[in-house]
Amino acid sequence: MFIFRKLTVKVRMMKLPGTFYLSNDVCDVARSLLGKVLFTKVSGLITAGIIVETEAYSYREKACHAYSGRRTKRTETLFLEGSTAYVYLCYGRYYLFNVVTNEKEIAEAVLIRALEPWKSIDIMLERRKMTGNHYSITSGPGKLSIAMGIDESFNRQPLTGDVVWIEDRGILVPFTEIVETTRVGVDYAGKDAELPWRYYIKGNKWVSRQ
DNA sequence: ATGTCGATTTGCT
DNA sequence: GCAAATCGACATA
Repeated sequence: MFIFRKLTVKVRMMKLPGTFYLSNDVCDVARSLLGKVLFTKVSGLITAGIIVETEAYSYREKACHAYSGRRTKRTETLFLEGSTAYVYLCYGRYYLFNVVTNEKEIAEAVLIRALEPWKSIDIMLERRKMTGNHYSITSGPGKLSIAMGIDESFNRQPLTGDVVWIEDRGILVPFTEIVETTRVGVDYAGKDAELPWRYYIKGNKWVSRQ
């Protein structure tokens, strides 16, 4: 009887609470998100993927859009409270999905770079205009946004809502299975490009590049 | 397998 | 004008 109650409570607590994202250690959040499951609900269709690759960004380093507190129409989202989605247009072509972390006014975020498809893979394939099942379906930040139906309307969405959220489904990623390396495409950041703030699950087939 | 290139909006000089 | 938290098409080997 008591055991059943506990299980029921656990099942209902799968969605990560807003407090998860309030951490003042963006790299810790980036590592913790590996193995968690990202969900979106678009036109009533729910798709989900296991997060297998992330990158951390902070106002304290040059690769971040909000470096040294720079505020523009685009970066304003980064100054919102942790647990907010930050989606921006990259190269005028792809939407990149991030989760804002830390408290309000402290601009930090985790870029979700790759997913392992987990639910409604058929819908993801359709959105990607792919026929056969293939590892490239969500193996990159631009690709996963297309597969998950993420566009500019996701910017500023609360991760505690029912449009986009992240759940803990009990998938454990031991830290010995986490690879820490440099971030992709941030050469413009000079010395900060060398920070080992990219994290991915060792050997996972959906990682954007090994 | 590896390299080059273009698409297309935002932001900085 | 130019570079950018990217991707896929196409070329060459």
